[in-house]
Amino acid sequence: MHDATKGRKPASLPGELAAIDRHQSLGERAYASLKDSLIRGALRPGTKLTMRSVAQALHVSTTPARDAITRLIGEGALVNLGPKTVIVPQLTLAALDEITAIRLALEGLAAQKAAANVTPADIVELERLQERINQGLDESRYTEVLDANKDFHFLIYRRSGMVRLVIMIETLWLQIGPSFNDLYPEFAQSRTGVSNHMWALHGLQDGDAAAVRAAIENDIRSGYRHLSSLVE
Amino acid sequence: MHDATKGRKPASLPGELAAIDRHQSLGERAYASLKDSLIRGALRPGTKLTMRSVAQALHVSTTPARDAITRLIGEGALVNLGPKTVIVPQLTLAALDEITAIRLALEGLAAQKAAANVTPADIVELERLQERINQGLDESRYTEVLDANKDFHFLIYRRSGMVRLVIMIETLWLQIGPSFNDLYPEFAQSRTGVSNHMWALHGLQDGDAAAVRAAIENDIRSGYRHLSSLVE
DNA sequence: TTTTGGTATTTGATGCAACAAAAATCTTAT
DNA sequence: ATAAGATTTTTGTTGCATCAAATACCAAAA
Repeated sequence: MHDATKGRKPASLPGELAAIDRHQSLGERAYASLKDSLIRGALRPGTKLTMRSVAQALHVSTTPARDAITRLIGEGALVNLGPKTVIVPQLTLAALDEITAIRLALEGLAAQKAAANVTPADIVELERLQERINQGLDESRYTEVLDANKDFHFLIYRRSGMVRLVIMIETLWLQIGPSFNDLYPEFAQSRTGVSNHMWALHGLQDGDAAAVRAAIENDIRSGYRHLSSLVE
Repeated sequence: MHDATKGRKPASLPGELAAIDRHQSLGERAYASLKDSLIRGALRPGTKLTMRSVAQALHVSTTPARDAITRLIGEGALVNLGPKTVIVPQLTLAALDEITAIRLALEGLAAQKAAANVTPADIVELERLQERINQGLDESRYTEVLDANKDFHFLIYRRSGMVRLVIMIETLWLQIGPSFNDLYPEFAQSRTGVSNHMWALHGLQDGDAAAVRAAIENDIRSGYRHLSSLVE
């Protein structure tokens, strides 16, 4: 007859009902899918995207594909090479410089704020992620390293409690993601990232906001050095 | 907004051609129009937007209207109250806190970077804008004040030379814009903003990056105090 | 009056077709 | 060969119809 989960909520209810999973439109799913591919580096710089090809790849019509592409262009994750040509942008040194400066400001802020909110459970999870990174490094499984590294950073950032901030950081990663792939192999050798992560971890445990911020900033600068040598 | 060169360039050309005005799709124009209304405070918090109503108001079909609304939701300038209800969001204190923290980081960075790039012509333009602000304050023309204030800030930010940074700052202003309208009258009385602007101007003239940053940060904090008392 | 339940209307999502414009391809002249 | 021109193909844009779902409305009951 009628479902309890639809319509406006009753006047009172003994307990809080579980939130219904958000209705996700095809456009939103297409966006999330493309975004994920981009941030993971599945789409290399220079790759050309057309609405029809994306639509076909995602088994949807052009409308949701258009939604996703338009949105990604707005975020700078895709660029118009011509009026009818969108590609995954090649990272230039100027762009990297700018993105790094913003990353230092934003991720530094997030890291700093996170220090007051991390729980022991978070620390455990971060240590687990670091372990995944170490193993991935040992076994040369760079995709795994990249994934775990991303999770490590964003777990911290999410603990800042600042939703908007995390989203903005995500758009930044979106822009360097495609070039990250070319980064590894060599980067793996020098495990500079590892010690930065350890410092961050210790700062988090001590509730030392400044230390956490410094560690993350170091990590970002370290990544910059490697990426910049790759861009020239 | 985007790059100006379109098409492939001929084999050789004596000089750089003037940029052709970029083909702007209806969707993009709808987006720009809505964005402008939002940032200017023409749309009050709580205003409900439907694709059909926006389409009708802008004399286009639902497709460009949809583009604009979807994009604005993605940027946080509009929110889904329900699955089929989008409104101009009411600014909460938590949101204001977060946005202010990010503004301090981002606008502070932009102001700081701008110090090295401003030209004497920029200074003149900034003084002219400040004059417009003062006059608007005298004559209680708050719309004028808001506009000139925005132009004052963004002229500085643009001189940071960081395109992405300016765009991100814009999305921040987009979120507080609708509530700015309610701010004035009272805010106009205490002209705290004026002295901050003067400090920024002097810092810009002296090339004192730290001073410029401090002035802008002060301005942001000052705005925060007034806005927060309004939100409760 | 306030709340509930049912009905009617409006809404966003989606696919699709037509069209003008751009990109790619092929041709020809130098 | 190379570059310019002509062609064919592909592309984004836009409007619109359809449909399930959400919202607004209204009447009846408490």
